Amino acid sequence: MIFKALILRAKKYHHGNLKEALIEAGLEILSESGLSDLSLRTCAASVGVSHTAPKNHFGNMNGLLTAIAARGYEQLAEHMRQGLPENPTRQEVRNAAFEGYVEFARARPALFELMYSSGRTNRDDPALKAGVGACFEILREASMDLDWDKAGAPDAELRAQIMSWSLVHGFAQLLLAGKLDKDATKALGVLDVVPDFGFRA
Amino acid sequence: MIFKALILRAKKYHHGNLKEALIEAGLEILSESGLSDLSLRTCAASVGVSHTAPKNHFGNMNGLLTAIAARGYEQLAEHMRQGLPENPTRQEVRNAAFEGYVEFARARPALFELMYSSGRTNRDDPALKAGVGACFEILREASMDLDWDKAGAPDAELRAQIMSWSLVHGFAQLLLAGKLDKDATKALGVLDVVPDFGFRA
DNA sequence: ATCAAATGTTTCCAGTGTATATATTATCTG
DNA sequence: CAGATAATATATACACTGGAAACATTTGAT
Repeated sequence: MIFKALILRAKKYHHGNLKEALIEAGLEILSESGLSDLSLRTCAASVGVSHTAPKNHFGNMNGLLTAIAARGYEQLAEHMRQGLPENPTRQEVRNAAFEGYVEFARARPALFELMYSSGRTNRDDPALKAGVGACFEILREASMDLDWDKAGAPDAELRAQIMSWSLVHGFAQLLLAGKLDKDATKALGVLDVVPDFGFRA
Repeated sequence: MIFKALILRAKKYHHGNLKEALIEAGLEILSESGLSDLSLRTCAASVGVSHTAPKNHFGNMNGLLTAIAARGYEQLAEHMRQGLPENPTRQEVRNAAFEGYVEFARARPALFELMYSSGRTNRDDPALKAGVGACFEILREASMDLDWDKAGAPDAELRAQIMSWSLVHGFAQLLLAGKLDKDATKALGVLDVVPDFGFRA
């Protein structure tokens, strides 16, 4: 059946850009539907390819999810830097990072959940680690001059950084999980809950 | 075949305590294996019942997972109050709550992940809400005299409470997700990252 | 005693990820 | 250019999953 493809549809046997197409299909499924609707088969089908084709590029489902999550971290990093002026002050960097973080979680909850789920992705993947590193670096800058009541301690900077990430991430996830009463928190903006206390610059 | 059961095993047709048994089986599977090994069928099999039996008690998978998560919140609340002296000071309450929270997450990561996952459980379930409420109440007590740099503001107490939960929860989840470098954080205990700054009692 | 409700089983179905064998195309080597 | 080889995609089969439907057994109320 050499001419089958030509006769029926002129569809190429090789996609040409399948790896990238699958990642984008996955991101779209996460945006349009949800994490439970993201499968090898739905991804493959939405690209028009058999459900075993992804194996060549990602090995298995874990590999595909890891690649999608890695892309998610890149987008999160962009989001945390969005709308910054030319030469931003440290506080502007911080506010943009915190607001962007929570905004991203609200705008793309399924992707956010995938990014921080434990078993679904391979935490040792280089691309994933690079994406996480980019976000962590932004938070490092953002919290560099935070003090958090233990000034001068040897680990003060690392401590402020971990606290920043913990605080903003915990807030985002409690929001997504519906643990925060809407009425009780609607009066509090992100920057009310993730404030600049201890700021000493 | 009326006597089939009697002849073969004397196994009763009705379990007698299936609902509770399924929840405990689920908790054990989460402890021994992981979230991906928890299914209707594995739960049912480990209790010695057909895989459609749970439907009578929980409706569907979502219902079973919700019941398991609710039990998880009860256990978390217990854990946060563990080892408290007779008349604990507020700071003792706070330290126990924070340490217990992170300790629980490390000891039972799969259950913790289920409890805070978005789509797997029914967040409107009364039992689940009761469990969440118990934990929230402990955190409320624990953070009552925290100030967090906005003393006197109308929402100061609620704010401190949400910050406490966000901070300790974010820290726990970043730990579980492997986002915190072990070498960098091993010097920092939980109470170094979730400290008592702003304490004014 | 009888009848209805509660509780379990059996069977079937659509959907999932993955392993294996095979088909097609691209690329490298002579 | 020719032919081998690697890369890429398909087809098929399998063991799982949750759920629907029909049926069996037991309990409990009247």
